[in-house]
Amino acid sequence: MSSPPPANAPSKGDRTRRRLLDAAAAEIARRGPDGTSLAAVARRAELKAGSVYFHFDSRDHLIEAVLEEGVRESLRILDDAVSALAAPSAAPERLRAAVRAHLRAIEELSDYAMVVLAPPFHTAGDRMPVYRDALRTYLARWTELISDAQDAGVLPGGTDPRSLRDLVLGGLNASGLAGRPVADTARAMESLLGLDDG
Amino acid sequence: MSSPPPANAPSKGDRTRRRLLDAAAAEIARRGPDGTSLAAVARRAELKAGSVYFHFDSRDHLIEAVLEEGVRESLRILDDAVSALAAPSAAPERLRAAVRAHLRAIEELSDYAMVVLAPPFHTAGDRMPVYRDALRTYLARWTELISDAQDAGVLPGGTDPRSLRDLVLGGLNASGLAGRPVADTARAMESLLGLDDG
Amino acid sequence: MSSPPPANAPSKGDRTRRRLLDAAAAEIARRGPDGTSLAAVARRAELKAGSVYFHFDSRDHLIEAVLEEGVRESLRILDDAVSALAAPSAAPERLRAAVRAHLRAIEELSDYAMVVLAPPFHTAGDRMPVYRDALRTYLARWTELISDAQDAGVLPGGTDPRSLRDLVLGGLNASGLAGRPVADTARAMESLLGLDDG
Amino acid sequence: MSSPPPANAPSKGDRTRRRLLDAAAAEIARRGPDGTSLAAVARRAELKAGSVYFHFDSRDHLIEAVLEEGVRESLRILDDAVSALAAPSAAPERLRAAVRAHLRAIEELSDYAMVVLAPPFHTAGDRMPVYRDALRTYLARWTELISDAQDAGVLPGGTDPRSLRDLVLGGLNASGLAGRPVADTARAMESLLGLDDG
DNA sequence: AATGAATGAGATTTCATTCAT
DNA sequence: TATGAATGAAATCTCATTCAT
Repeated sequence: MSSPPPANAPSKGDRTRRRLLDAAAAEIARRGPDGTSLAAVARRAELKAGSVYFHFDSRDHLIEAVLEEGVRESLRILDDAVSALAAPSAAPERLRAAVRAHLRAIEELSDYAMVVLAPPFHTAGDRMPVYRDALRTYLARWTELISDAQDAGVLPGGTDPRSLRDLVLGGLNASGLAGRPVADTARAMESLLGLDDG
Repeated sequence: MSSPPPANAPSKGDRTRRRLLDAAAAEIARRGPDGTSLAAVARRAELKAGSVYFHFDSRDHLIEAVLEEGVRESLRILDDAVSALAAPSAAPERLRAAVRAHLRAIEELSDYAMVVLAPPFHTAGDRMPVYRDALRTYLARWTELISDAQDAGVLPGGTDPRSLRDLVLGGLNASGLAGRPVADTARAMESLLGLDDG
Repeated sequence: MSSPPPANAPSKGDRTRRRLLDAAAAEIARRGPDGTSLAAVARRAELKAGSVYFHFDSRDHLIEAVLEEGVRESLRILDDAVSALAAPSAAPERLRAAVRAHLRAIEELSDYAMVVLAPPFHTAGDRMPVYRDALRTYLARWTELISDAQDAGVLPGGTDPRSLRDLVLGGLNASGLAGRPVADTARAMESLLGLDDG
Repeated sequence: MSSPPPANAPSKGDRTRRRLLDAAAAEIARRGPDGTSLAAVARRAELKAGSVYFHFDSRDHLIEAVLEEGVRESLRILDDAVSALAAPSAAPERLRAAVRAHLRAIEELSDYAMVVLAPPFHTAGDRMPVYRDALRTYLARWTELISDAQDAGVLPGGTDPRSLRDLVLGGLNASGLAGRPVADTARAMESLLGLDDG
């Protein structure tokens, strides 16, 4: 009757799962992980609350999946950007690429992006090891970039690179998530970091 | 029986109210406004949940009181610091004082401080006009400081001062709330802002 | 492709049905009729819950089938044992054969056996007429055996035979289902009933 | 306004708790532990389901409390009966007192009594340590009584006393819970145990 | 000023059942 | 024959709130 689906096409289940993740990301972006109810997610995904359990073990697993995907995708964007540079590239160049990649991630991932904010006040991470590990990886990558820039003399050397990293990422997140124009934010941050002259 | 309380001493009710605010601040800092339950706050304040209603109209009023107090105190610390400068003081000097005041607020207010993070994703602000207004005032003060520094040529001029403000406050918040040493954070931020040479 | 199945061989459907009955019996034995969920039965039978409906009309029908099969098989074992006696046989002899048959049923039927316990508290029977009728038949057979033994003077005469029957069956069930060695239980019961001297 | 309550009067909470235990006992007696829903218990106790949680931590805790109380009361009745005998009393005398006490417990405790049935199929005991321990105590008391009777030559000696105990208790439970007249059941059991000539 | 007790609304979760494939 | 996907009803549990004491 109906033509066969093309190979590799996402199954119905895959599509529903995606709808659920998107819906959850939207809710989390608006109400935070703790304020996100399954009912609201299900409604947004046009599903009954009980049906969610066919795709995820629990509300917490669904939320963790969203958070983890947010960081994982951010990491992918970051790594792609840095490795796209003509090797070998200097530390400042890599740092500038990273800044732009992070802002691009916030822009492209929209609802999924807020996770990288990692605000210390939702203890979510405690109960969500997969997310926590992904976040650690992402932060470690940044620490390295910052550290290299310090060694290259672009950033002040006497400071714990993690302090600098939090300063940079915290700033980008706040500005990006507040909806400031990305170009504006990027230019300002690059200026503060002394990267403007490319 | 008991000796009369000294004039101006906080009444028992005042003291309970304070305990509740502190308990709520601690819970909010750990679980976020949406994850904070009355029962948890009451337990921490060594009270029964029902008793909270003798002191606050509702859970939301209690939470709003905490958030508002956090911003109000931060504003007080900021204003005190800036007006303590020998007038007339230059824009960079004022900005440096503000940076240090903000970090001091995070340090002193501890649990109350996280509110200034104002992460865009808890819609808390929407339902809490008193808090929202206080936050606006605080942000406006910072916008002015940034704008003045731009006019003085210390900060890049072509950028929306609010983007810069979010960059700075977001960075300070992330670093401060992550528990980085304040001196470290202050030095790093001042270096980025080109304020180190006093 | 595949060689034709031998006549009378159970079809694939028959085998699945059997797996389901066994799985349900095991669950019922462990959790009781009310605590038995379709999902658990299906899992044990290595099937998906929905597939059960190809073999049974509903969860209740499946459970009733298990209960009914348990009593029906017990009845068969009882009748076989009694009719295997050299006719005409005396009442005590028949009673002893019945005791041993009942214990053998508990042993052989394992998970299916618990049904004869007929504990008054699972109202299961109410909604399961087929099971209820089978159970009545089984109990009636026992009442007759007891009554005959009373007439023969082996058991006290002034008592309602159903009281004695419950005493005997209840005892055998408790001991048998608790996993006491059948020989032990049989000897003890026969001793109490004054049947030892064969 | 209202006269003060007499000292030692049960508080409102005590009375509600009692109502809940009674309601749960009634439900358990009819549907078994696994078939007993909180909603049904609450309805029977004329309470809203949520209110149950003011008195018990969970459905399981409520059910365990009922089971435990059933065994504890049975034990009390048993111990009272045995220790009321003129000391020193012979083993058969004590056994007869125990039989009657057990039947009296079934009668008096009505809904609470079914617990001593300990049918192996509600794994309840596994998750309910308090109940399990109480049950063990009760069974141990009976094992001792049986063992003494064996030593005194009233009961067959070659058998594990626990087999005999299960035979006796299982029989009494089945008959008692089936609603047979207690006098009938008692007389029949005593006759089987050779205790009639007391 | 605070507690004990209860409610009602809603949250998460479970589960028997259906149906297209 | 069996699975994947979904539903709707009910179950357990949480929680803000109320009110008598």
